[in-house]
Amino acid sequence: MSLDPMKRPSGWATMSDVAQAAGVSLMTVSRVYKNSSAVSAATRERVLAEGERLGFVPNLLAGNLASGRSAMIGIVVPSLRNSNNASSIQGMADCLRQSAYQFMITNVGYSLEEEAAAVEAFIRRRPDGLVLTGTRHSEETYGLLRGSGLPVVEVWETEGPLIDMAAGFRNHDAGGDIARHLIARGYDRIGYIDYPVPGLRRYDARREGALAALREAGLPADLVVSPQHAADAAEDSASFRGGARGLAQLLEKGDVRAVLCASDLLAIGVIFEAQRRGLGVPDDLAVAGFGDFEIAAEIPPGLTTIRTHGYQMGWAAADMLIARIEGRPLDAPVRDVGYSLVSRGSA
Amino acid sequence: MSLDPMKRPSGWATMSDVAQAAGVSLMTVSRVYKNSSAVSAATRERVLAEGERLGFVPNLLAGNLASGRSAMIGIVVPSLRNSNNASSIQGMADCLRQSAYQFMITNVGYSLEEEAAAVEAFIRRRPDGLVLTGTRHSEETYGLLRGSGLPVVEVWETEGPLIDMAAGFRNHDAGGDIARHLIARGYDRIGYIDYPVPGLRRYDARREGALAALREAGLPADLVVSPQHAADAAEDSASFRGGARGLAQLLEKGDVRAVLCASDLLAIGVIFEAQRRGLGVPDDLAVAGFGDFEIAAEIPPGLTTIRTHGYQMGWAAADMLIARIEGRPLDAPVRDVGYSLVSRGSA
DNA sequence: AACCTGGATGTTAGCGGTAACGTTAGCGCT
DNA sequence: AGCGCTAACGTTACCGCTAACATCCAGGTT
Repeated sequence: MSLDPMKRPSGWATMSDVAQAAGVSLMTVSRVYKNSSAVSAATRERVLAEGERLGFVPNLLAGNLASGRSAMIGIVVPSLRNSNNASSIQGMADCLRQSAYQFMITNVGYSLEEEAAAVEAFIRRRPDGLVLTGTRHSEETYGLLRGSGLPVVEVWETEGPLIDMAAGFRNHDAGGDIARHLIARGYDRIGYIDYPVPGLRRYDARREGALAALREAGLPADLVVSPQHAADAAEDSASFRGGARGLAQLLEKGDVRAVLCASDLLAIGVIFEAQRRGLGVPDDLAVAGFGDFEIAAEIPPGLTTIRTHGYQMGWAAADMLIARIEGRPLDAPVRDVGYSLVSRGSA
Repeated sequence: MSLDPMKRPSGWATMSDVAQAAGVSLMTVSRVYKNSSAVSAATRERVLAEGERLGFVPNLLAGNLASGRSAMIGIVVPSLRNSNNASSIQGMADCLRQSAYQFMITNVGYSLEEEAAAVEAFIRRRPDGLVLTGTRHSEETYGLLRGSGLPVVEVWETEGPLIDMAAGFRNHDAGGDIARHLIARGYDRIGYIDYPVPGLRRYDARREGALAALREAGLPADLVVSPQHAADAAEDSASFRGGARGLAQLLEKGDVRAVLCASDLLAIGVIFEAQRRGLGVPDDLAVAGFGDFEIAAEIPPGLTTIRTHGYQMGWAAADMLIARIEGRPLDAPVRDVGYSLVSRGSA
């Protein structure tokens, strides 16, 4: 055994070094750093002191390899730019930190192929669990997850077949509620500006919920636009600019007195475009969003919207994941964190 | 050697399993999955086929332990909610992906203690490099980094003593430029709404640059407020609401014709508050921001601001880190990605 | 005195890969 | 034929840690 830590390939002090310096066995050092209780206070002190002196930092790669647990989870999100899921990531981060887990995060746009690649890349590092966004995945992803047997939580949707667990809310109901809110206020010609990325269940559900409510009230349900623009990445259309374009498209389609948007960003864009066109909100045009981003409360006259509980959702997702990892029983594999309608000046 | 993969503790097929199935040695399988060239095409095919059949996914924990390299880097950011550094994260992510690196990310608020804890947590996983935000760190952090000998890039600031490398821009110059822009437009009583988190070099530099320009022009440089609010987390004050509060404070301080803000979020908040107070922008009040977030271009009448090149900065940071990790020579340890003044309707 | 107990510590055998070096066979060259 | 050379593969010795089991010893029981 090499006695000189400087001669080690890694350059790091190892548990052996600490053990030797403290005059105890390797295993005792391991116990100290794992906070295992079966070490006397005196020994623990001595080991920690020597560890500190040698600048010892435990190597989790080795520990994980030996123990088969990594205390790490992987998170797959569409985008890191989106402040929408930033809250949910924050919720996960806070919950995970509390339980001494770390996480890796990868953004995959809205591509199922990239998602599959990300999942495989994660699995190579043998995480203890995974969080995926949405409930639509490629066959390859399903195969990898099946093969891994890893705990998985899907977030933001509870619609669709689930892999394992999910945290989210009923997008269909939320879409219906916000539509009924406008209907109750007496608006009749109500348009809908959709999220410009096709095939996402949560946005489909929002739209269908809203349109169903319109139909039920005997109102036209065909004033729907999706402000996609060839020049932009799909994601860039899900934004202020997209909302502005959406309003323009809607006004071309015919007379519109109110606009429902699949996202607050779109709704804010609509308000800006209305300002530019000299339309008063809500007098000439009522606007409602989805998400209750910070700006919704701040922009005059206040944006009526659906508040999603992203932070709580993230926390719930992490909590379920940890419970499953640590073998604790789960009350239910799906956690509905709900939503709430926030009525402000815009509608 | 256990021949039954199902009996393995991990449940995963290993290289040995693949080697046995393909009738080659362990080392050949390793070479195939590392894309090492010294394997014949026929053998490679056979190994990959067997690997696929067995659902083999290489265990990087083991590989990293043996090789001493992890192909992973750690990123420390103040907040994940801030879309400001979301761009820079995206830049890093894209650059890292290209070079087959993964990253872990941790948010630490503006606490130097949490930062130190995050750095240690990263080091336990033996990353190949680290990215830190800002150039102010605790002694503990410095000690850990010195001991690790890891490549480190600091981002968003180039002011202050550097650990190793940095990517950012001259905040002092940018602050001066935006102030001079307002001065050139004839505004005299110019207020400054600061970032409500004390002790961050980049915001100090922005403010000092701006105030220096005001003094140089013989204008009052004491109309400075920091919209901190006891009820909020510091971070929550760095936002629309903070901007609204800042304008209120500024107007109490005296007559103000123009407002410089340390962040676009604050500036947008100022515009909203001006709207609520019936003040026209820019006729009654000119406003300038910092960051050029998407909303700056969309909000009427357009926000004059400093565009920071977050994405390029993130890319540059990752690029430098990888160069250092892979032993390629670096042209310079500090990369200045610059900034640009964007003049719109608000000032 | 012999026995049991249980907390504190040590020993052994891996976890699943990779680096470094060793071996083999086929080929061209003198 | 004998030699060296190289591509293609195999062997061995770890990387730094933990699970599982073994050991030791003080103190209480019977």
